[in-house]
Amino acid sequence: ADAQANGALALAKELGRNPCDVAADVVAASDLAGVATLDVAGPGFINVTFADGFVADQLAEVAADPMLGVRRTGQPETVVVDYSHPNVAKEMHVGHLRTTVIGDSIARLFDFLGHRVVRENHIGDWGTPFGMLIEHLVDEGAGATSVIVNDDPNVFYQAARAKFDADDDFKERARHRVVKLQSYDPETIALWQQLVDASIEYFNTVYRQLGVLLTDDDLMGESAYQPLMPQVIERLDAAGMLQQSDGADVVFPPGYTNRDGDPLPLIVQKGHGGFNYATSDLACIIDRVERVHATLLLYVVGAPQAQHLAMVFDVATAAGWLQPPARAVHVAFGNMLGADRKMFKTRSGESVKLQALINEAIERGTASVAAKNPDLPLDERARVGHMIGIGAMKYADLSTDRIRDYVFDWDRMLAFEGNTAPYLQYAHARIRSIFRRAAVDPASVREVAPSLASPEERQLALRLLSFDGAVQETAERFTPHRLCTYLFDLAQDFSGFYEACPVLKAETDDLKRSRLALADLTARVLAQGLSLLGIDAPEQM
RNA sequence: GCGCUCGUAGCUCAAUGGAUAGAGCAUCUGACUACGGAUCAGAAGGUUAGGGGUUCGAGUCCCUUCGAGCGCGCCA
Repeated sequence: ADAQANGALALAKELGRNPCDVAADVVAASDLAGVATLDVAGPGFINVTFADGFVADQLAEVAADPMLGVRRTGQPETVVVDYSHPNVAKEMHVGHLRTTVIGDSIARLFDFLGHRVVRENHIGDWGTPFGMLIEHLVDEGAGATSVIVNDDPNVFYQAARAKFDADDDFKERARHRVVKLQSYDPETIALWQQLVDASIEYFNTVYRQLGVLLTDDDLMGESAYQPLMPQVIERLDAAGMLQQSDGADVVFPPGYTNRDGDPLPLIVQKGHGGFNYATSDLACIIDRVERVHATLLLYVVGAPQAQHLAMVFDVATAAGWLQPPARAVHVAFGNMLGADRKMFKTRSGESVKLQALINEAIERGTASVAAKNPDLPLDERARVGHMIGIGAMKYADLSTDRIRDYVFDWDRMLAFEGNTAPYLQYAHARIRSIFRRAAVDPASVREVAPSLASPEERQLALRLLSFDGAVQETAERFTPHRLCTYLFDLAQDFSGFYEACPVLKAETDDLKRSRLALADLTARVLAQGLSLLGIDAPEQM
């Protein structure tokens, strides 16, 4: 009906007729006759009221569908989702939270929609800092990597940095070490591997606690693209795009200027011959298009990198590496802010460690469960507390338009009122509780065609039917907050239904089974929706 | 200086160019000794930062002013 209304609008413009009249004509010719009544409420706007029987039939179809009504439209694509990208021998901080959480949700969503999803964790495992890191490891001995895994990776990094800055002899060793690394000297590579392995172990503990999908199979660090780097330069040169500027090899994509209004270059080979992140980003595109055969390249990277990525995409397009149907999208996001609306920092002004944030989320989630449901066994309390704390933190990140900065506030995200994960989780747990209490197997009511006599039942039913729309919209624009808004609306509609329509005390057995069916479908949509966000839905809490 | 993003109710946020700009929190008023009250119903709260333009129609698109944040040659 929406499409018809829009079509009528376009048609009206073309014909130079009143959109309202054209819309009325289109409605008259509509194939919805019999299942819906339509009335034209104004230019481009049509009210659609579906017959109850039609809604109930649709609902029964959705209930029987493993996809819960979500359509897999269009050709399946290969989608690369580039997210998380922490650095070796450095801690993960709040800056890594958003890319990890948003990227993971988008990966889950595209997988659900039937696409081939290739997660890529582009870790920072190469470059000049590794000279000093490796020399520091040589000085400290092999056991030194344990600090990276168990304690604070930055301690290691900062110690290396301090020596590098203070000790010229060390600095010289570090420089030599970089050269050895770049020539793949076996002893140096072995040392480098120790650092990488320790860091990966550390990343994995974080990922496990956060409940994200990333595994070792998804690692595609900068080191992996080194062999491709010379090829990037050669191919740019062959395409006649390469220029010299201040001793560096650069490309000037049109439309970018620097401070002085001069053309802004993308530097692909530094004056001293080394490659930089632009080179590696270009190598990534080549690899993803030509080896992985991806058609959609998603970069879940902070908004400040917009210009850099735009330049990289432009150059890759001009070089012919990024051609339709393949395209790259910068899935940009804003900053996390503290309660003072300034950048989220510790009191002393340092960036907050992601591990500290995770610990606090779990603590607060567990405390919350303990307060609300003291009868829950201790191990269950810990399990559910984890789901609630981490879920709350992830949901807070996902539930606002990602491009905007958002205010990080523990009390608000853990509140059981409002647009929060606990509110959604509660709605789910409450439904499961009904079935436990009634000792009814949810599967036994999935064939029931629900009655929609009351406005609350009807409203809930219509909301359940629009799950597909919410999911499609979320995927089209890479905006998880759309799905969050939908789930919140659904939970609210359920609460209204639950208040007005007794389930277990329904007047007749048929009505009871009908309402159980509605409740069960609601729970499944909630759980599925939360799962697409990477959030668990506990059975009780 | 140039460029990008953002500015919506007291607060936190929604809203394909479409109806009277919607929720939640906080505030106020009610309901049911509760199928889990972690509830529901209602009230109040708006010149969508200001101004101009395009359009049948603008929070949304264009121009401009103001405010906030970020980026702008060899870090990633």
